[in-house]
Amino acid sequence: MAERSSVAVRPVGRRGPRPASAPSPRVRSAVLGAAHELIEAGGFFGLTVDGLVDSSGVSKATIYRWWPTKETLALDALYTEWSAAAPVPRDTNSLRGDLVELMAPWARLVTAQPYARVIAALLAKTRADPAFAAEYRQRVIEPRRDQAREIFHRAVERGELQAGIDLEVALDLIYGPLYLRLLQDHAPLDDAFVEAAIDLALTGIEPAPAAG
Amino acid sequence: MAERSSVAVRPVGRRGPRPASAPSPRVRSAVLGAAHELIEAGGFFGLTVDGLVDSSGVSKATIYRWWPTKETLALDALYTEWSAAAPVPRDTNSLRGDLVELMAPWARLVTAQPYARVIAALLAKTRADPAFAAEYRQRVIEPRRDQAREIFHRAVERGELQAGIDLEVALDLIYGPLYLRLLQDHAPLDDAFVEAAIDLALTGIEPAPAAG
Amino acid sequence: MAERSSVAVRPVGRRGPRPASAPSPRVRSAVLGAAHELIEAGGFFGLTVDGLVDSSGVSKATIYRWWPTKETLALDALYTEWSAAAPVPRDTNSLRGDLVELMAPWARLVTAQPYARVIAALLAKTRADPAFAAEYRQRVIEPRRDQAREIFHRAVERGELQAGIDLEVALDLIYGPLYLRLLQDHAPLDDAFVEAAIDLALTGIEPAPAAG
Amino acid sequence: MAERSSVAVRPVGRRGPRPASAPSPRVRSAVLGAAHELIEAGGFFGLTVDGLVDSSGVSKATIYRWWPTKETLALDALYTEWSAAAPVPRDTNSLRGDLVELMAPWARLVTAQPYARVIAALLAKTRADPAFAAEYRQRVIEPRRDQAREIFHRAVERGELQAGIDLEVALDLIYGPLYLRLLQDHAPLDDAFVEAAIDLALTGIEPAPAAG
DNA sequence: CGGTAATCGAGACGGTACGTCATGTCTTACA
DNA sequence: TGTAAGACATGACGTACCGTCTCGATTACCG
Repeated sequence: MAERSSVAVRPVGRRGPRPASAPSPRVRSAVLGAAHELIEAGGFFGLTVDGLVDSSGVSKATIYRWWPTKETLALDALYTEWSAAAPVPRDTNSLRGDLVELMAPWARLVTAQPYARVIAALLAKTRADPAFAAEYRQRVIEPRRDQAREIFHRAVERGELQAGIDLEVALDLIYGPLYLRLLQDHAPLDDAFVEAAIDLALTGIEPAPAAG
Repeated sequence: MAERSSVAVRPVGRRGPRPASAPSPRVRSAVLGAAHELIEAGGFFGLTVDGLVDSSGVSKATIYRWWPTKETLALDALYTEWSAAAPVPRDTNSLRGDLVELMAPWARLVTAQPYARVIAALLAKTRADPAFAAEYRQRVIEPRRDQAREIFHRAVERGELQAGIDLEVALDLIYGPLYLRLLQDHAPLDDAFVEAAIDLALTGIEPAPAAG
Repeated sequence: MAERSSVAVRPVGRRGPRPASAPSPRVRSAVLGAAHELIEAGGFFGLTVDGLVDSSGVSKATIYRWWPTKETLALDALYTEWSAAAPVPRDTNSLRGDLVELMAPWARLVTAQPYARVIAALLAKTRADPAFAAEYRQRVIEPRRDQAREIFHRAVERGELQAGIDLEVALDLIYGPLYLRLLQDHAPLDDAFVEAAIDLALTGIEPAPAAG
Repeated sequence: MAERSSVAVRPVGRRGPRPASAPSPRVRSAVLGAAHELIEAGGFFGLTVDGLVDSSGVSKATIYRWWPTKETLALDALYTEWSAAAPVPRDTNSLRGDLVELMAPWARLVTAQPYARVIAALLAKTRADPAFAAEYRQRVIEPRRDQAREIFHRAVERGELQAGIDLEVALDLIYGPLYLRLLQDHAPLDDAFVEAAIDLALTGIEPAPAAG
């Protein structure tokens, strides 16, 4: 259900030819597609509204009618891309397996293309614009955290995990290291790291002595 | 030792009237001070070169002579600020204690002022400009990681930790969650969280069964 | 007929929503008017684009959209001014009369305001920029020379002048002294001089002995 | 006798090692030579003070000590160049011959190098700076007019010319056309034109009927 | 089937900041 | 004391991108 990103829907009053509260599919796909290409070509920096006008054939006024800011648009492109590319994670019947199954494909997706730049730019925008931050949380952060929450719930049900754990901290312990490498790029974000980070998060840096 | 940001120092040999390869102290402190104020007032977005010119009394040409980009300047301001404000962490004789001692003051510093915005903006710049990324790693990331590396080394020496641990992953496990909250702001980055995250990272989400 | 300075007119055909390839009349008159005032106040030196922005209310981007350089703009202002102020010279039925009728008002116009500065600056620009030189010739020099050419043609038709004369040299002999005083300012460019110069050009410094 | 261009002389007080009210010959020739080269390479526009510093080895402070503005310096270079290159005109025992002898070499000199640009720029400066205008008149215009005045005087003495002629207008009639072509460049300033213009100025466009 | 109300393309425009460039002043140290 | 080195203020330049706006065309529903 594509609606005017981050802005309330329009009254559906039954008068006039068409209610119309979404960009035409043509416009939407032209803009998002062009945005995607521009981002791939030049990172988030390569995405300019004027450039979008040229390469999408859609006019500036139309773009601004549906996407209030460039970031909202990029967010939409990012979201669309992820939805299309991310496979539904399998249930591996183990916490570790489920987490790897969730994180590894995401890491591959996100490092294969200049999405680190986009995410970094969106986070920056987030810090300067609370309204956008809310939208970002709602459309990007929370859906992703929900996926991990679901996995943890299954682990509890399975008896693999105690119920008393602080779920939010656990989520941060899983996502944190991955995002850190994505954003700081001080070391590679590859499958090996994903597994190593998950393993270490599960067992702990300083595991309790295995007995007595 | 202030030198032209991101450029090697010059030999201090007594040749020529003045060594002069650094901004005059007057300029440096005026610019960095004004930058700091502007950032406090309006976040990274509030920092504009034109604004700096007005509020620092230093001319644009001079600013650009010493700081190639706004981000380099912000980095310099950030670094200066941290150096001045961060206390030297005490040695508490325990890994957990040392980590808390290191992280909690940083978290307080970084949340007390709009540094999240600055860091987010610098990270974004980092993704678009490899030269700046290198400088950022060298001046911000590595010094901070070194502090934690030192702590882990002490823990190994103390026998608290096995030597075989993958240090880099462990560092990410500590820093990751904190940066995630700083940047995504999905939940508070307070002392309680700092301690909880460190504890969970040390013991693990799914600790090995305490016996057999 | 205002068109984008130095660029060909567009067909006036009724195609597309708006012809629009010229500054809006509002912009054009605001900019040219402000330019005129700034020049009057401070000569060509007093004309700055930033100043224009302030005093015309038109944005810099818009100014640069229509006038590629400050000189082009000044040229436009000059041309507009001349077109508005210069009376159509009367036909006095004599070569001398026609020339005086053409030159004297121009001399008055050009000395009454700081146009000497503007012309000098435009000439200087002309020497450094061939493209601008071409435009200057086409819009300023040739139209003015055409006026005198017309006068000479009439004199030939009238039988006052032999047909064999080298017209271009004659034009230079008329315009040269006036421009020289305008630019060098070594002596006044007043009506008396205009008449004296024209008279001397017509009769010659060293007239042929009046007989035998 | 090179003195601080356009600025009062310094007291000649007999104290200190050297009175010094002129640049050292080394400085003078280095600066003027470099200026000449820069002008040849890039016209007046190519002459920048910073460039001069680089290519002359003379420091900026020293340059400004002796030449208050860039134009003064260019004027000095121009003057020096002319003095060195211009031959002393021969006395041909006829007004026409003398004038051609004076003007043709000058025209050749001035068209062979980008001096038109320099002169145009200096004239422009002249219109904006009265002090410089005075210096320009004194050092460039009047010396050149004096040469022609002398020629006219000889013609009067020789009986070739009536004494009653308005000398200043006559001078403008000779110089005007040449400068016009030099500055406007609407047609070549070559030997043929020099002679044609002088001839026409002498005999007149509309000569009195040769008899009766 | 014609009117009405929407989307849409085109692109001018104001605004803000950027980064560059050149001038001319000044300070410091050397010879 | 003349000079080299060079930092610095000043101020204009020209560019880039953003987001707003107006205009006319096209389109599609609805009565």
